[in-house]
Amino acid sequence: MPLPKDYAGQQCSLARTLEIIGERWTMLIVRDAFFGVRRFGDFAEHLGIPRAVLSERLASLAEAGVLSRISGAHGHIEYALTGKGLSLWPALRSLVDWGDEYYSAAGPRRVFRHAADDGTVPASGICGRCGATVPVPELVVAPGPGLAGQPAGRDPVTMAMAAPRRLLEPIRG
Amino acid sequence: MPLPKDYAGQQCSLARTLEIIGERWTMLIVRDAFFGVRRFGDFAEHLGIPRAVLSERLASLAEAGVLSRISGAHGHIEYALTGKGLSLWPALRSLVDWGDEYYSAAGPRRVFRHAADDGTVPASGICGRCGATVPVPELVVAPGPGLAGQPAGRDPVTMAMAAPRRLLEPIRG
DNA sequence: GAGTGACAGTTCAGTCAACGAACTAATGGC
DNA sequence: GCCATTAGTTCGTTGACTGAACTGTCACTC
Repeated sequence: MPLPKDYAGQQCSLARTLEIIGERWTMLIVRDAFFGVRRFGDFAEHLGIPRAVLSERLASLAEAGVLSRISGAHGHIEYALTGKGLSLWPALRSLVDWGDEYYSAAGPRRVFRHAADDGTVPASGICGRCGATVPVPELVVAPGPGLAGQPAGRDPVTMAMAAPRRLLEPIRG
Repeated sequence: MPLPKDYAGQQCSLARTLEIIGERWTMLIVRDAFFGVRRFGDFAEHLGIPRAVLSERLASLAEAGVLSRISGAHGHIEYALTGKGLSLWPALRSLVDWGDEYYSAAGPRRVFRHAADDGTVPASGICGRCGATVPVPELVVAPGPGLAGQPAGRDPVTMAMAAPRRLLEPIRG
């Protein structure tokens, strides 16, 4: 039961959650997975994370059932979110919103819309136009006003994220 | 701008958020602050965190404006959540719910109710009885079905949390 | 106004994880 | 067979966490 970096003796479910996704880099890996990143090299290049650490984190997430290893199109291994991983979305979205509110004076760095009607979707997940609760695959992430002037990378993930795209849709066709 | 443990070059607000509250122990400290913990010794004893780390984390959180240092009743220093800290509640609540869902087979370890009418309050913050959006100080946290059989500590914080109590209400009168 | 106790940190040596660069293994295409 | 791409592993260095002991400060008491 105790994971490598545990919080021993805590009664709260927050401690259990953090044992799974609370280590350095792990939440950013999960976020990238929502954005459609699926391959080892793309995670590594986009995040700038040491490859040894990435390897260890992906193995942990797969063992925890947050990601699943699948065989990709060209014989490459790919990592995709499981249902358990998908249900992390509300927490991730709330954390992003907090950062946008307090550390992005020009507005959100990314905005989320309902693919069906282009209505904006706040953290509650309820489309501002049609009022429906939007499931994750129906969300479109697009650059927001706070993104201008940010130092942009040239890696495939950053390039792909410069245009609106559905969550979970693989970065590489 | 770059914090001691930064995520350099990230465009996403999640990375900024994690620079503030993403280090080991930090979120548990914030959670305890929501539960009414205000004093150095109570944090240290309840969390089992090395005192040097706690000292560093409290200083970081205060500098970031998540906690404020105030002079307590008996000349002791106390740490209380600021408005910026309070707005972390939706994210914290979502993380707790995820842990309850996947790592607490007997049900939630803690439940949250509306102080005014005792209605249950889910992560959305909307009271199940009256339909109002419940502000954090109006929330009551009580032991849930998943807490039974957990190894319980004898420290003042654990003892206080064994009965229903309002969030933010100081553990010590 | 010296003594006592509670409290908030600091210091320090040992341990463990992160970092960055270089290297290895496996696969597919030509 | 040969080369390019990709997914990791290895390894020496650096830095952070850990646990225990120590220091300083304040309020209260006699």
